[in-house]
Amino acid sequence: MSIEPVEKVYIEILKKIKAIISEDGLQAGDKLPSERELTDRLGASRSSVREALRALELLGLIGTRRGEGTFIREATGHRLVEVLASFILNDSKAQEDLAETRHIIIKDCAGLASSRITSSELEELELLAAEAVTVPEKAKEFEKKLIQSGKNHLLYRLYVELNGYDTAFAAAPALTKEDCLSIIEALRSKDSMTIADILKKQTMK
Amino acid sequence: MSIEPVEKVYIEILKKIKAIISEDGLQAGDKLPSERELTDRLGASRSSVREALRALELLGLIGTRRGEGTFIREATGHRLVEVLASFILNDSKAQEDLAETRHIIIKDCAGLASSRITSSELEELELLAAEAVTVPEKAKEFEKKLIQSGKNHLLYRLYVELNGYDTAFAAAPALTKEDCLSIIEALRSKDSMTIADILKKQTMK
DNA sequence: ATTAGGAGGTGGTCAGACCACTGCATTGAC
DNA sequence: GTCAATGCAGTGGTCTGACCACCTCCTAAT
Repeated sequence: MSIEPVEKVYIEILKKIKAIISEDGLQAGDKLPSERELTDRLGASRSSVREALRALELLGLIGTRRGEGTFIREATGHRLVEVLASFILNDSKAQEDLAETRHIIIKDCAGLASSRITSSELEELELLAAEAVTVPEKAKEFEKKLIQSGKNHLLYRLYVELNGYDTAFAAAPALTKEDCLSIIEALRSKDSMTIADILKKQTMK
Repeated sequence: MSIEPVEKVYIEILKKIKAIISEDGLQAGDKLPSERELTDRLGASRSSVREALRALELLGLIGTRRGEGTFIREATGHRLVEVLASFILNDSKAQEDLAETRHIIIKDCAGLASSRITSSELEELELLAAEAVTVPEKAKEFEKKLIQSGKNHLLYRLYVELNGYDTAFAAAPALTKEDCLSIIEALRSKDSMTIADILKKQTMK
C-alpha cells in the first residue's frame, strides 16, 4: 500500500510562508524572516525551507541578497515565462502563439482602458505618444502605460511576463507611432471598437 | 567590493537540465536522470540539484514519483497560476481581475475559433451544447472545447490555469446553455463579432 | 571625530546520513 | 513449470551540520 498522505514539506512551507506574509502584512520590498528563523518557526530543515524559497525565487516572487536577506519582489516575474517558454515552447507554432497572445492581451487591455482610463493617465499617454514620434523606444513605454490603464493587474502581469520573454529571444514588435496616435484618439472618444480595429490590423500584418 | 560573478548553482543546473533534455531528446512523460546521477554529471551537490528540480516542479514542468524517478510533465502547470495567485492576489480586486481575465480569454479564443474551427470540432461543440441543455456540467466541457478550437496553446494553458484556480476557491460561472447555442450559431456564420457580443454581455452581468 | 577592524547575521553550497517507496530478480513452495 | 514471497538496489524526501562569502553594525584604536 501507499497513500502518500501528507504533502511534501516544501509545499507546506510555501503555504506557511504565505501565511506569514499575510499575518505580518508584508509588502513588496519587505524582508522575509531569515532561512534559519523560518527553519525554527516552521519546524522543518533548512534544506526544505530553501527548496521552497528557491521555487518562489524562480517564480519571481522573492529575491535574495547575500548577507542581507530574502525580500518580497515587485510583481515582475519575467523569469517565469522565460523559464516556462524555454522548456515548453520550442517549436515555431509556440512562438506564434506567444506573439498572438501578447497582441491579444494588449488589445483587451486597451479595451478595458477605454472605459477605465483616468484623465491624468490619458495625458501621460499623449505625452508618450508625442515622444514616440521622435523616440521609437517610447512606444514601448506607451504600450506599458496603456496596459496599466486597463486596471487589471493579472493581465498586466501576464503582459510583462510575455514581454520579458520575447524580448529575450526575439524582438517584440512594438506599436508604431501611428498606432499610438490612433489609440489616443480612440481613447478620447471612449471608442473601444476603434482600438480593437487598430490592433487587429497590426496583428494581421 | 563584490561582483557576485557567477550565477547561482541552481540556475546553472536549470540550464544544464534543459540541455540534457534537449540533447537526449526527452519528451513529455520521459524520465529524467536521477537526482544522484545529475549530482555526478553536473558536478554539484544534491541539495542544489534538488533546489532546481523543486523549482521546476512548482512550475509544473516536472513531476516526481517516490521510488521511481522524476518525469517530464505534459504542459499543464496549473500550479503556476495557483501559486502566483495565492501569493499575489489577496484582495478582492484581484479576484475580480481573475474572473475578468478568464472571461476575456474565453472571448478571445472564441474569436480565434471563429476563423480556425474545423467542421468536426464544430460538430462536437454542437453535441456538447445540446447536452448542456439538460446536463449543466456539459457547459464546462463546451467551454473547454471552444477554447481549444482557438488553436492557441498558450491561451489554452492560461485558461486551464485560471480555471483550476478559481474552481478551487470560488465557483467559476460557466456559460449558460443559451450562450452555448448562440455561440454555435455565431461560429457557423463565422461571425466573431456576435461571439464577442454574447460574451461581453455575460461579463457585464 | 574618523577610521580600521572584528563579531554576528545572512544567503550559498556541500557532504553524508537515514527513511519510505518502487521495481525487479531471486528464491522458494506448490 | 507456475506463482507468490522476499529481499535488494535504486529513487525521491528529509534532516543535520558544516563551511564559505558577503553585508551590517558596533567597537576600539587613532
